[in-house]
Amino acid sequence: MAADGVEEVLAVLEGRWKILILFHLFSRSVLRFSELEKAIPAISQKMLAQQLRDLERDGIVQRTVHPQVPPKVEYALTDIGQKLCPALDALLEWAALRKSSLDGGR
Amino acid sequence: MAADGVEEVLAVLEGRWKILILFHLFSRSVLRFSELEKAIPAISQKMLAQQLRDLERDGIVQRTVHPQVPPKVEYALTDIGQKLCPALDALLEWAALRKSSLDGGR
DNA sequence: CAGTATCCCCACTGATACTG
DNA sequence: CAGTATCAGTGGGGATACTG
Repeated sequence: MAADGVEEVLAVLEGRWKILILFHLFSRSVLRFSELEKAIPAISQKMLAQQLRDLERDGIVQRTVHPQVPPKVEYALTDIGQKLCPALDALLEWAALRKSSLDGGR
Repeated sequence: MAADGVEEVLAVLEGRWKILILFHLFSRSVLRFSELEKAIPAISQKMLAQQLRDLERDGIVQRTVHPQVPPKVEYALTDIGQKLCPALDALLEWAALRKSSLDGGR
């Protein structure tokens, strides 16, 4: 059954911030740690670092360290990460659909 | 920004079991409470009931009580719930893609 | 059959402080 | 700048028992 696939996706995308992080990487393509912090004000450094590590471990984001002082680290989607975009888009489309049906229905 | 949409989706689909439940309703169309229990052995009654209430409250699943003894309650996707299917499919496709790229890559 | 009601735990998350 | 270390709290979720 395809339920295995569901579990896979769930395991990889679970976590309060991952989809939000992916969304920002999706629309801006390359972001530094501090830029992600600014983009998602509610997230703590610890959580940002942790979720980025998870996403990196799962092969969804690419972490690039530029050997400089001060340090510069950039995050971008990997190839397979890019391919998540259509699915995230479908989710957003559905959200829009739902919102309009909610408004139209009253 | 479309980030609002992300938050919406997150709020509605959050919870360890919702997407799994939706997947089963998606493939079987109508299921009784006990059928969902069998389909998702790892879920507890409490969680199943709770997540179904959430999904019902958010207008994604339709709960139908048949006045009988013993009780019979059926769950199905609403109209807007049905429209989530393409997005879930995209997620599953991505999972398959990812799995094959993982296998092929070694 | 289809749920509630209770109790309880620990994993996720946050806040703060520190560092290469 | 880009993290790690440490401590502490909360509530999401599990186990069990009970009910219309």
